[in-house]
Parts: sequence; structure tokens; C-alpha cells
Amino acid sequence: MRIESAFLLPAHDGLEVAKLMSEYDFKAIEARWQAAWQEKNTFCTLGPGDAGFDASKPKYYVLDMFPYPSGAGLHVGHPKGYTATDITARYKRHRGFNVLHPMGWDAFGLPAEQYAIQTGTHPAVTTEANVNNFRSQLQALGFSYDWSREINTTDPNYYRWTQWIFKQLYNKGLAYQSEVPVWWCEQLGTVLANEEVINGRSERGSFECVKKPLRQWMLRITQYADRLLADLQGLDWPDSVKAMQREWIGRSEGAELHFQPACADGTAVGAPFTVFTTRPDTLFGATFCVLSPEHPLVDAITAPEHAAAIAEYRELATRKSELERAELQKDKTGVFTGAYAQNPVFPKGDPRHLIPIWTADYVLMSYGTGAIMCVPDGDERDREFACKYDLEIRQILDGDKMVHSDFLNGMRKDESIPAMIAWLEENGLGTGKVNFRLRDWLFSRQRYWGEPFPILHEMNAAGERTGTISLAADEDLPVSLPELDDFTPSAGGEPPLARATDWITVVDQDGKTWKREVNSMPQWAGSCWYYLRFLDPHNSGAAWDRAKEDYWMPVDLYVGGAEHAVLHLLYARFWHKVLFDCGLVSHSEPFQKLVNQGMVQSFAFKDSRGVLIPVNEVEAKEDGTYFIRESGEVVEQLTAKMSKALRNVINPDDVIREYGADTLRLYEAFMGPVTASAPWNPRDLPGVFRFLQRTWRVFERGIGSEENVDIECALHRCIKKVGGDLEAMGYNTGIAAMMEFINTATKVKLPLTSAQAASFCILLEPFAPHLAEQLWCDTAQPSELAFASWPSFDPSKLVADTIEIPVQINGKLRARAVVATDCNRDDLEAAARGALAELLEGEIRKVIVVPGRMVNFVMA
RNA sequence: GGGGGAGUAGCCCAAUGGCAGAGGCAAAGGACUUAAAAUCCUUCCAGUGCGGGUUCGAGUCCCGUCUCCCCUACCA
Repeated sequence: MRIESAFLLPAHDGLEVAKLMSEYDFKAIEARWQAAWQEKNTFCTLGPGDAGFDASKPKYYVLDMFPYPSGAGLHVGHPKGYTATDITARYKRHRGFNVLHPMGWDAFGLPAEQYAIQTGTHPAVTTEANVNNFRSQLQALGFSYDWSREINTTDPNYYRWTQWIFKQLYNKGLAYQSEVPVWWCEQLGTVLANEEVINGRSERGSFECVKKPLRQWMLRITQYADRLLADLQGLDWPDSVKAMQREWIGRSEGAELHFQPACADGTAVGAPFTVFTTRPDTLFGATFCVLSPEHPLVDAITAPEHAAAIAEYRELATRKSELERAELQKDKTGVFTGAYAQNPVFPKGDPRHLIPIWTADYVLMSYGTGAIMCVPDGDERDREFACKYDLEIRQILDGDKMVHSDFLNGMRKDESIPAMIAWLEENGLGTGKVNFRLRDWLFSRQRYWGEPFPILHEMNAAGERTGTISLAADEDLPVSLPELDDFTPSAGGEPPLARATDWITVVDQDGKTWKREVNSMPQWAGSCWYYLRFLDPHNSGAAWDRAKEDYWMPVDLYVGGAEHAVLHLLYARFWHKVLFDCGLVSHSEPFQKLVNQGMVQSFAFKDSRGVLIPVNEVEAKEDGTYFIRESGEVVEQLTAKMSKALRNVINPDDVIREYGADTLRLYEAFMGPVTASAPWNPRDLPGVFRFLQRTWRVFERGIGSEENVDIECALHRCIKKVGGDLEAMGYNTGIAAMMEFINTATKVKLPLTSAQAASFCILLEPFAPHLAEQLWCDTAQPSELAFASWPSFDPSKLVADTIEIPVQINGKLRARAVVATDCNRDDLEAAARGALAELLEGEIRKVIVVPGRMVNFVMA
């Protein structure tokens, strides 16, 4: 692209510059308008309490999942979602909404801390540099964020309120300390939440994790399990995300029942144990029980002659990491304890009364009660185990009917389960019970770069904790992070905050000594409520103003990646419900509509052995196949995630440099439906770039005084289509409609009228705002483009006077009839008969006439 | 094993149950040009993974089946 010297004139001479330009110079245009938006605070949003705020207008809160500002900067996946929300935000402004469209930084987290450990650079320094980089990258894309509302979770003025919300949780009894077996990751030097451990490895870094008992802070999310489940129903969320949350909460109905352990001779030994089952009605078929190796009762009931074998098995199980357990998959192992359980449905002396108790690691201590009753006739896993160890299999099911089950015989499960629960409760043997997979949320980490807890532990004279806890007073918030220069865990495995000896010790007015909590909050804390802080980001007296919350909430559109389907979205819903119960927010759910944008993938190449080859080692042949440059070996093209190793990462800065931000935005939106994943295909970029160029050329013709009917019809079709598509987030088809219009205008070779130009600029603005602003300015439109009313379309201009209607016989196209557009049923049928003529000889059974659409004759 | 989603032209992708094609890429031809690039114009191509069903009419709805992607998994 040629740069003329005129382009270098300052922005305020823009009108003159535009006249000198002969080509679409995106660089000058984008720089100019980004500066203008910033200077004029175009996208600064007023809210309740602000002077000039118009409360009569409807509101629209459109939110992106705010990013973690990584050192790698933005990649082209980020703008896919951000472009979608920006298009919608800009569209809603044209529709007269007060639009809240903010951006911020989820900036606490591990990478900055690990970088600090390696280099000594303070995480705050790294974070600030990364944030500055992210901000300028986002601004280069021309997003209409209200930057005056920018927030950063690591800002003490922000985490002050994160701590304040924690206090509300604590005061409601939802935060507690517990010595729990937790996932400990040696490499990361911290504990992790269940959700952060996948197959025994850390989600971040994929390091091995082990279970270890430690004193930790927990949040009672389980208390909200039922509501978190039930309220999913009213949300406009993807089914997949709802399904994932449902599974994660894992509600299952069944019963708990109690078994008395006994020796081989039937004498009771040890305390009764409880099992959870979804099929208590299969108790007549229970032929053994299994306790998890970690179950506390195992030692107590093990018969002496089995003690050695049991000890060895338990030792093996504890050493086996969760990873190994998962890898061994279905290969079940177990050991007999030598003890028996009394099956209460059979009398003493009945050979079916005593059933052996085994221990096996396919039963997990972390689910249910850590003990199960086994019904090999009903459960596949139990059957497999029974077969392997030659345990009894007793039939209780015939098809879907119960058999050999006394009072349950002949019933289906919908009758037999309640019947059995009633019987159990009557006899004091068990109760109906709802069980959840959801565990309480492990809420503490052993990190520096996180929110400190507003917690003080009382110390006695000997320097020991008394167990009394007090909360930091509201006026003492924030509890700021102390300065450190060593971020590694301190001696004795204490978190890095334990190194800040001055910071830790607090002496109160009475001279009593307290020590600060040295754990910190997990990264999720800040993202649990950031959407509320955006409403009132500079409020120093409260987390948010209630009137502002009342006006803006809930979030109308929330866009982000599917990877947050359970973690962030479940935690945020939990906090929001707690805030709702505290009377601090007006709705029980924060995010009304959720959309997961698809992944932007990239091409990769695979050789004949299946090895992935970096993109820069591959060249294309003329016939469209690919080969390795050095060896000449032909490789297969496939779609993969972008990764440094494959060298197929696309940097948005490069795209902006070559084609401009408008082209990048347009391409991201044109790739396909916003929810679909698709590979970044550099060959498609010139297509959208050409569209912008053609648009530029159409406007280069200047403004015409005469209204051309073809252009006018095409424009009204375009207005209708783009508006409808934007309501449905059909960005790709909306762009196609604008291309259609520009193609028509290009062919007609006449200038647009001023009104036509204005309408088209408004349609274009959400997608390619810089170019739209320039054209708006060049055609001397009054008012401000960003808030110009969306044009309306004239239905009479949408269609021609006559249309061609397909005429079918038995659903097959046989002729066409040209009729007036507003042709009625009878006239249409007559015209159709005329078009078919002699083909209609024979019995006509039925005639289907759809005015404006088609005619179908059903013939014998 | 369970759950979610997708299969339409050489490729990406459109089609309130109503003529399979809006748009883009690629390809071919032409105009312009000394030439090339750019630009403009024109053209080419599938019957919708497969098998049934409902319907006057199915890419679209229902049943079955195959393939691919994502999530999840001894959850009792």
C-alpha cells in the first residue's frame, strides 16, 4: 500500500486528508479515529447518579470474560469474542440503549509469581507491563470499551472489596477452616482446588499432585448446590455448559443405609458403617460390601489373618497417585478384610445374612460415604469385581422387574425404590438421601500474588494460636500485600507471606497479639464479582452503589471461552447468590445470556508417521498439497490448536499492520457463526479487505443527488438483513448482506445519496468502525455516528413488482410463473395452472398455494 | 461408558418445513495495461455422511446408523 505524504497530516485536518486520498489507507484512518474516540470520550458511559444520564433509555450490559494479561500478549483467539461483543455493543447504541461495555484485568495468578521467583522481578511490575501491552493491543482494534471503567483485580482499591465480600461470606458462616486432604502440588508449592486438578495433574503446568492433609480455608458452596442446580433452568446459556454444571454439581437421589460389621461367626465387631446407593431396592441382591482403602473402619474390622494383606494393599493405594488409579482404569483390584456385614433383609442364620467386606480402590473416599454395598446383578462394576474374585451373584432383576426380593417382587424401580426407602426408615436401617458430587470449595492458596485474607488469628503468650479468629475491620481494608523480594515458600512449607514478619504481627489496642492469615485467596476470587465493580469502579465508600446495580444488572450478554464452563461460572454464580441473600444485589443470577465463542484454530501438518511438523518447515505445491521443504516429503494438512511448538500462532499485531484493524475485526466475525471453531486461514483475509476497499471506492464517487432504484432496494434489503442478523448474533451473514449491497452499488456505478451513505455507514459501523467513521465524516453527515439511530427499512422497497414463483407437481419443480408480488391465492393458482398447461391433465387431488412462495399440485 | 455439538460445491460457510446458494476463498475466461500487479466484468461446480419415517413438500422434524470434534468418567 502506497503512503502519500498527505496521510501524515494531523488528525484535525482529516476532512482535507480524505479528499486527497485515492486509496483506502487504513493506517491513517484507524489512527485518526482511535485518537478521536479517546479525546472525545465517545464511549464513556453514564450511569445512575451521573449528570446527564438518561434513565428513560433501556440498558444493555455486554461483557467479555476479562483476560489474564499474560506475557505472551493477545492472540487472535481473544478478538473473536471481543469483536462479537463490540459489534453488539455498537449495534445496541444505535438502537437507543445505554450500553455498558467495560474491560479489565484478571491479573492475580501463577505466571507472574513464577516469573518473579525465576527473575526477581516483582509480580506487580510484570503485571503492569503486561496490562499496558494488552490495553494497547485492544485499543489498536478499536473496541468501544469504556476505558474509564477499567479495573484490575490486583489493585488494592479493587481487592479491598474482594476482601469485604469474603467477610460477608464469613459472617454468613460460609467460610471455615478445615484440616482436609487436599491436592498438593510440589512443583507449584501450593494446594489446588479439585477443579484445578485433572487426572492427578495440575491444570496449569500439568505437574503431578498428591493428596495431603492441611489446614485450609473452605467455602460452603455445597450449601447452595440445590439452588445452583435449579436456577440453571431460567438461564439463556448453551446446553453444553448447563449440562457440565449439572454434572459437576452431580445431584443423585438414593438412600443411605447402615451395615453392622461382624466376624465370620456373626458376632458384631466395630461400629456400623453407612453406604450411599441410588438403588436401595437392590438390597436383596447385595452379596458383598466394599470400603475405600482410606475408609477409617478398615483397620477396626480387619481379621488378624488378613491384616498383613490389607496393610500392604492400603499402603499401595496411598502411594498410587490419582493419576495411576485413573490410568489403570477398569482393572479392578481388592482384598478381603475377613469381616462380614449383616444384610438386614435376611434373618440371622440365613446364609445370605452375612456378606463379605472387601476393600478396593475403585471405591473413592471422596464420594458418598466411601463405602458401597455391591449388587453384582445390578451394577456392572460390582459384577466385574464379583467375577474376578469369585463372589456370589444373586439374581434380583428380571428385565425391569424385581425378583427374589420379597415385598418388592414384581415392582419396577420407580415403585421399588420408594418402597424400600420406606421400609428402611420404618426399621431404622437407613434414610432417603440426596447426594451431591459437588465438594466445598477449597479457597486458600500458598501464594504471594493473590488477595490476602482479612483474617487475624489470636496468639497466646507462648506464641501459639488460640483458635480465636477475628476479621479485619472494614476501615482497615484493604489488607495490602506486603513487599517481598523472595516469593518462594518459606521454611517449613509456610506460604511466602510468612516471610513478611512485620506485616504478619498485629497488636491491638488491648495489647493482644494477632497474626495475619498467610494463605491467600485463589485466582477465582477476583473474577467472582468483577462484573459488579464495573458498575461503579471508582466508588471508595462501597463495592458498588445499589442504584447502579439495580439499573445495570443482570449482564445481558456474556461472551467467553467454554473452558470456564464450570470453574469461573459456578463460583461467580455462588458468590452472586450469597450477595443476593445479603440483600446486596437485585437478582439471584448474574449472567442472563451466555455465549461461548468458538476457538480460533490454526493449520498444522502431519507427516506419514503422524508427527506434527512446524508450519515454517512446510511449503504448498501448486496443486494444493503440502510438502516439507527440506526432504520433499508430502504432509497432510490438519486443523490444530495454535501453539508455539507448531509455530502456527497468529499475532493480531501482524494482521493489523498488513490489513488494518477493520479487516481483522471483519475477518474474525466473518469466519462463521460466533460459536463455531474454525482455523485461521490467511488466504481469506484479502476477501474481507477487498470488501472494505470496494466500499471505499463506492464512496469515492462522492454524493449523488439522484436516488437510484436498484441501490435503494438493495440498501433496504441490507438494512433488514443486517438488523435481523445482529439481533441473532449472525455476524457472518450480516457481513455477507453488506457485501451484497456494495457489489450492487459497485455495478450500478452511481454515487449514493447522502441518506443512503448515512444508512450504510451506520450498518457498517459495528463491524468496521474506523472506516465507517471516515466515510461518515467524508459525506458530511450531521450528528455523531456512534449514536446515530439505526435506519429503518421500507418494506415496499424490499421487493420488485413481480416475482417468479416455482410451480410443482407432487413436490417436484415443473414450471415457473411470473406474478405480481402481492398476487392473491386465486390469481396465483390460476397463473400456476397456466404455467403448467397440459401437464395438469389428470386428477388433481389437492392444490397447495403459498402466496409469495410456491404452488404445488398433488396429482394421482 | 455418559453428556454436548457438527457433517451442504475443491475449501470456508448460507438457506421462518417451500426453487439447495446469500457471501467469501480457490479455479477458468474476458476488459484495462507495453507488461505485471491492482481493479472491474463473466463463468464453472454439489442435491445436503448413510438408511428409514412423517409431510402435498425434508438440508431443516422423528427413528436408526456411520464419521469427526469438545467435555466428562470406576460417582455407587
